[in-house]
Amino acid sequence: MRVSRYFLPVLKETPSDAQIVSHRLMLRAGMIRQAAAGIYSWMPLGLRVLQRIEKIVQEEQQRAGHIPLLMPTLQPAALWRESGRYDDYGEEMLRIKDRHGRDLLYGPTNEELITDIFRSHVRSYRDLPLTLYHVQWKFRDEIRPRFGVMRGREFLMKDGYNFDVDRESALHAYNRHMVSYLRTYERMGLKAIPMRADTGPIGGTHSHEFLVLADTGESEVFFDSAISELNLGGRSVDFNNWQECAAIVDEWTQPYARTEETHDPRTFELEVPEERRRSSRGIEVGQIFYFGTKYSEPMGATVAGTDGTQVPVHMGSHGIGVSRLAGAVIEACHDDRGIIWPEAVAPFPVGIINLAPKDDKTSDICERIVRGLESSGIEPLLDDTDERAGAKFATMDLIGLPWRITVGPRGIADGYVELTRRSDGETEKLGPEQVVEKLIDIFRAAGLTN
RNA sequence: CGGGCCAUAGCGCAGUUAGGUUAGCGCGUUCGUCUGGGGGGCGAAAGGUCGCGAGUUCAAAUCUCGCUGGCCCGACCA
Repeated sequence: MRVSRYFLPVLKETPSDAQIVSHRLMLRAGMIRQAAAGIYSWMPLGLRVLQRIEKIVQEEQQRAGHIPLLMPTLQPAALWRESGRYDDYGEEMLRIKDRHGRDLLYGPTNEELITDIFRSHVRSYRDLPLTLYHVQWKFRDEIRPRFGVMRGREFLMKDGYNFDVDRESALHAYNRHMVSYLRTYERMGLKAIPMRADTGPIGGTHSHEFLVLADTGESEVFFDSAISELNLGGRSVDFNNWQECAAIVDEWTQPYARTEETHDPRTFELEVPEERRRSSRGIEVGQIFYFGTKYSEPMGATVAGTDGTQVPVHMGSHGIGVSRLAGAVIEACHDDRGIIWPEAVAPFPVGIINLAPKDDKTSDICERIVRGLESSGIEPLLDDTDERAGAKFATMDLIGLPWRITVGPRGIADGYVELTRRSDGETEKLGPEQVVEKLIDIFRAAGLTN
């Protein structure tokens, strides 16, 4: 993509409405534009990030054996009356009437719809286990939306629902989700810690929230520093293996890690040596629940068990805040010049700065680099505009692409271009062919190209 | 939902306390020119129903009332 033909409305000054760093940077980098309080348009650069995050979420869900579908944003009130939540949910639910006066609502979540789908099509324990999920826009009419996409009213969320024949298999589904969530966040370049959490209005007996540590997080969290050392690395996981999933869950839930709602200072001091006790702010980027038969019983979601009698299914639900993650990544990865995207979610993997677009030789080298990268499936963003060099550098730093290639007459005269890593500014001089080869190697090693 | 505050050019702001000719400034935009490796210099230009509606007044961006939208703190929340 060429900057001259792209739509990248960056701002030099910080809009006064934005308070936290991710909101400021998303506005300045031209990723989002507010349409109303807590409601945003996703501009081209922001959409690319959102889509890359969603793609990782989708791939990891499917790797764990979960089945995608797509439920609507508008839902009939009747189903919510059936579960009793139409009245319970309160003002946060956006209620709408259609032209016939029928009550609709803009879905804040989908337990009722999914349970309705399940009960009308699944009859036997033989159809289980089943986990259905979708990635869909939700609306919660927050009293006070803030922090940009981190706490918007409209937000994109992956929500999934597991149906199992009994408690044990539903708990395996719980474990399976925890492992797949750990993989999901790790692939995005994030450290997200599962913390024992309150089950809140969704109810149930088990729940963990996943928190990304960041100063601007909305919750206070307490944890054993040992948990931040853990990572899955490239470990391959058999998601059908109950013991294997349970072992990983044990590993990650043994160290103390709780949000303020469930935090118990005495246990904390008893279990965790003083030098490993940590407290921090955290951004919640996902939550998993096991709630048994809470919805299946009142809504009649039953299957025929092995002995032929009808039993209510055991369920759980699981969510990942896809749009919120775009903000959370920035909170975790930025400096005073702008965003520093992890390679896995960057809107473009590489930015190329042409310092002399009017110089044929320089432009020619840029074109060759672009073609070289594109032939390996790497799409760079080429700044071919007539801006000042300083402005181009500043914009490139702001939008935070992981790698920058600087092409100018000065270097070309000596046969090199410069490759700079955004995260630490490390720069090396390479020939135009070498820079392409080197990047291809890097992205291949990271599994981001073929 | 309690408390506080804001709305003037695309963005950031001044002007409102004490009403008074043609509403300014910086950045951005357009044109010209010099420049050309970290948001450059010079010169010119375009761009405003001062959020909307009533009212007070000889006169309203400025005072009063109502409305709409937005922000911050708290409670709440993926």
